[in-house]
Amino acid sequence: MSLCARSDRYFRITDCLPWRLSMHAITDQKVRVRFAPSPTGYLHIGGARTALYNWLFAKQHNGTFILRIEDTDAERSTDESIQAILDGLRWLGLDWDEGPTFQSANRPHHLEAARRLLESGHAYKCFCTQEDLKRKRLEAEKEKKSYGYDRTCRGLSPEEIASREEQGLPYVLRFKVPDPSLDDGPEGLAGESVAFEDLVYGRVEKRLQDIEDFVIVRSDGLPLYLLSNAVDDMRDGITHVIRGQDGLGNTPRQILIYRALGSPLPSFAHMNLTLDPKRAKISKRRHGEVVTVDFYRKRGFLPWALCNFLLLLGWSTEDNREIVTREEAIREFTLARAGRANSVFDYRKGDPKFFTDPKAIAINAEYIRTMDIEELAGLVRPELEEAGLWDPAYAAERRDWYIHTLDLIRARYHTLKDFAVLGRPYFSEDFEIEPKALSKNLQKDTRLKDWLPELADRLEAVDPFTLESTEAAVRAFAEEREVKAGLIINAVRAAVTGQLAGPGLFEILVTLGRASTAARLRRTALLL
RNA sequence: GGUCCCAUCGUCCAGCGGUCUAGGAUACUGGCCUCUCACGCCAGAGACGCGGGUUCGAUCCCCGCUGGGACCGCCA
Repeated sequence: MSLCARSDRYFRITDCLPWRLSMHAITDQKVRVRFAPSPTGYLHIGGARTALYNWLFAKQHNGTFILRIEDTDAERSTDESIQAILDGLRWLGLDWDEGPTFQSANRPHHLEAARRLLESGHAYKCFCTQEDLKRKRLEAEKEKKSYGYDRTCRGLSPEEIASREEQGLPYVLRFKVPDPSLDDGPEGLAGESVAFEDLVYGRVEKRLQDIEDFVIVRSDGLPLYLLSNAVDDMRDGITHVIRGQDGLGNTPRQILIYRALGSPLPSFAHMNLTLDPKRAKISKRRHGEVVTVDFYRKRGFLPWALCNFLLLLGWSTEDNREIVTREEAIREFTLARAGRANSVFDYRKGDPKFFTDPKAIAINAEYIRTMDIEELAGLVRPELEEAGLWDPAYAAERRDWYIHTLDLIRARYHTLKDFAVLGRPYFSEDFEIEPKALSKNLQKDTRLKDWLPELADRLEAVDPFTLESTEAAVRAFAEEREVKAGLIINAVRAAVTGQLAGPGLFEILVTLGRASTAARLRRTALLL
């Protein structure tokens, strides 16, 4: 219990409850976690969240975060799809300490482990054909009975096995799940059930009779995931397996493997799944780009804003803050506070305003309008460059102007892309007049066609060109024409930015400067 | 069909037996601010799936039901 008395920054009380000590004193060891995606051609947000939780846990405990690519499905594993995962993680800022390692490279170890299981009597050769098994399964399904391997080959005598091997019959290796009723399980696996204490879900127990003798090596000699994954985790000295809840059902079988191999158990923590609005598992095939990390990069998300959003999909701070910095997340993250119920990724298909979960956008927008302006300046630069709006002077003599302009417009922008699209009039003379701005603010009063150039003349004479002086000039102009200042102000905004909405007009004018303001007013008047 | 997991506003979360006329965020509505739109501020609407227990008292504990999800492959 001494460990638990010590709730220092390395180990939270919740991470070292008494049962943990009875399993293995893993809290004594340095934390080692891993993210083990299979390369599917992209990193999706569910995977990113798994990576994030592992990363946070490692960082908090000063541990090691390992990246392992589970590339044993040859068809899906291409260089490109592996690269996509690395790129996604790098962009998110989830740096790994070891790897990437590849599951395929560890195949000799997987087979060695299988050999040991066979020799120690924890596994046996099964000669049943896939056709037979499939037939039996279909039959069971038809009779609405449970289907599991019927253990036909479990009782084969050494002679029978030898004879079949002589005939050259192919076989798979199956794990011999201890059968309490037969009491024929090998030593060390006794008991009616296998139970473990999940760091998120609590005690999870599964009866041995409900676990079938699962295959660990295929007939072509290739090891299967359940075995490979466990063996890799043993080799990598993984102390905490933090993965999606879809791995919860695999855990009892993997624990059986650990025990049969005489290896200490890691702690397990399963995370709730992220579902779509119809409560189905998310996948690129069904949902498209919106579930990929790359989509958010391309749409101008800040990496940490995405992480922040993902973090909250199943976890909360003690005081319920929604904006959590990277440092705070590392400090405050606890598996004990992770939610157990699945959460819904609330994106709406074809919604022009909310191209993804509104909360994700809100969080991104929050960061954009509150983050350090210098940092934002650095992030917006590539966006402007890409759009051909970047002026090298923004990094030199016009730097102050650049910063000030960003600060002026950022409050109404949601993504980095907005600076290059909605922000275009602030960085270029070449911009469109939005139809609505034209009809609502410029064409409503036909006199504006004459007034705009007159106002241009007037403003050109204003010196100095300041917030106060421009406002005085515009308001005086409106008064002389006996119209409300708002009419002129809104018309001018539409004329110089092409937009209906934007910062306070005089801020805009000063930012654009005298010459540009006058030129834009005259140019727009020609369109009326 | 079997096994396992889950269940609070539309969505994401808080709540860990009384402090709940159930709190926050987001989205929505109204107002304030105001030259517009945002921001900000204020207000409103909006949830404990159902039925049994346990208890002086249940959102919170137990059971059942219903609903949702996951797993059950010689995929990972």
